Amino acid sequence: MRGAYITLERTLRERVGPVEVERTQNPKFGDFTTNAPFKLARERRQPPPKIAQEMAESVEPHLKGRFSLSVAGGYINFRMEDEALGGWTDEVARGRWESLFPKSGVRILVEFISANPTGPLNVANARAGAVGDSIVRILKLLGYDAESEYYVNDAGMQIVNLGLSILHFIAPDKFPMPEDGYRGDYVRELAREFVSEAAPLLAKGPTQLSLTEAEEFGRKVAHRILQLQKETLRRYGIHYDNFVHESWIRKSEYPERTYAILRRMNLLYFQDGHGEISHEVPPSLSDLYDGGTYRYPGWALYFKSTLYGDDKDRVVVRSNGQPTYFFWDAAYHLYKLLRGYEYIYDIFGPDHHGYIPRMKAVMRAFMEATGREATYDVIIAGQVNLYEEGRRVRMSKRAGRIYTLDDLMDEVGKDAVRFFMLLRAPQTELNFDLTLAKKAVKENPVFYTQYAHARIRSLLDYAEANGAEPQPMGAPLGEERDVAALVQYLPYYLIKTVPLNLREGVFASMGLPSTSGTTGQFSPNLLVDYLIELAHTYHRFYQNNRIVGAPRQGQRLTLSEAVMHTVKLGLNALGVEAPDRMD
RNA sequence: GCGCCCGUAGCUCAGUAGGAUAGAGCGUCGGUCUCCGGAACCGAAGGUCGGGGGUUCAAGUCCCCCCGGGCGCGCCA
Repeated sequence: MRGAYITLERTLRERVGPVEVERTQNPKFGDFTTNAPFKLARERRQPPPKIAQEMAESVEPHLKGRFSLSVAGGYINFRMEDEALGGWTDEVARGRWESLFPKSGVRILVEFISANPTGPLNVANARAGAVGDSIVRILKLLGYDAESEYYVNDAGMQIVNLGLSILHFIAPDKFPMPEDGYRGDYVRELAREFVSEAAPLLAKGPTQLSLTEAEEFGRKVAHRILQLQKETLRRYGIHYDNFVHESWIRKSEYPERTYAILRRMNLLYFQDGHGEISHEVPPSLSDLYDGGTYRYPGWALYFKSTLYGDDKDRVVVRSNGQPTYFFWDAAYHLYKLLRGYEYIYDIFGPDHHGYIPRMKAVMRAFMEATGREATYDVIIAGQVNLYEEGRRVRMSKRAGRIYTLDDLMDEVGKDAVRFFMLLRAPQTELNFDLTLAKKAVKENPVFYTQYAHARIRSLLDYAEANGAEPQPMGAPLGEERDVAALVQYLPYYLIKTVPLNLREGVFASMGLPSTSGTTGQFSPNLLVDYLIELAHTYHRFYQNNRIVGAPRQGQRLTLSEAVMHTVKLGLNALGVEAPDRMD
């Protein structure tokens, strides 16, 4: 059972080709509409009304009994026939949204949050997490084989610093706090857990301690912090398919392969502090070193990312021989590419958009070199501002006032956090009203939407206790039609949530022609808006119409059930629960 | 200075390959309960879509310039 929208899309694509169908803005134009005749007018050298007329005639016989058509200027408007609408509603009421879209087998990887394992997850991570996880959930509903991934930066100087910070708190006199140390309360608390493990290092003292030893110790601490982060993630309702550790990437074959690819494509060169350039780059990464020492001190190794659209070339190995974060990240992305995904998405925080061009550059280089094609794109999760009692909650790391994701969930609950984080388009700035999120009133859209579900659950119990049973819908009457029609928009909004190329993929997986759209953004906020509207329409219907005891009680129970399933499916796609009661 | 995001009702925001009279929620004002959850519902007022040019049969949407706000511009991660 695929519902009205899919039926319509499918028929139009089969009969007249790939045209775009939209929900009408005004109900007087029917339920769905297309402006395809306008778009074809130039190419066909015919007036839009004429094209509309022809299209309508060719498609009408195939929609008989399900949609009535009307041509208005260059538009074709479609109205769901009431009997068909009733039939679709019956299906939904039986929970038949399950098989919405066929499995396409197309593999998609979405990486998100990937917070440094040096502290608790924060509010920005909460946004990226809500966006990333709901995108994965929605892609799965659309039939894609989507995976979520978390990259753990458990290597490098920050991990050394983490280890040294812990040592400092255990033995403040012996170990000074490093320059870029971690001072939060959580570090102080963690230090207590590591007292015995730190003993051998403490005995050595700061001067005898090697960088490697400090990093190894820091990694143990990082993995402990990761455990705590995973705890938070579970509470937040996010399940990851994969965790990939930077420490593993560093030891893997991918750094050498990255180097080899970039070198083979002539994308590497040395530059010293005076701007001298040398293109004599040794054949392998390990050739840069002799034992443990760098053979080109004073010379940094650059990647010609400008050849792929970046605004400057990027250092991959510093003049002291240390590869940069970017280099390891490139190696990690090579690993992603070689795993064979057709779409690879990264979700970055708002402070990382300057990083996008170089990632896209290196990915393009990889694709050229390996012949593997994938769509790589970055989604920015915008900044979050917290407000309480109308005032901005200032977060300052220095003052120790960091608002963690756990704090947020303690404050307003997991469902409210997730819902509010998805209220706006991913890349935009978001104002999070803590006071509102806590309220159990209609002004709070989470409660409002969940309440629709709980209200129906309660109604169905009442109906059962009073011997009222659902009946086939038939043709919906009066306000019933508004509700039934809105239920049918679910697939439309699910598809609207993903970029155009992925929408096309959904149609392609149904064997339908593609328009090869390539632009567009992920917009789970559209699904959020839809659910609020559906809840609103149902609340109105419920308010104005008696259900149990009314002449059409059986039909109205069916309609209510259909709404219940739809709200639940939608909320779950956002990672939000659909509770049976609101107490 | 350069780059990215943003500017739409008093507030927070939709408007996604340009398309029908620019929508919603909150707030404000005024209403609704003999009844299944009032944690709800209905109605009204409220707009030069930051400003100016341009492209188009058609611009909130595309292009150029300007104004305002946020973020980013390391051999940090």
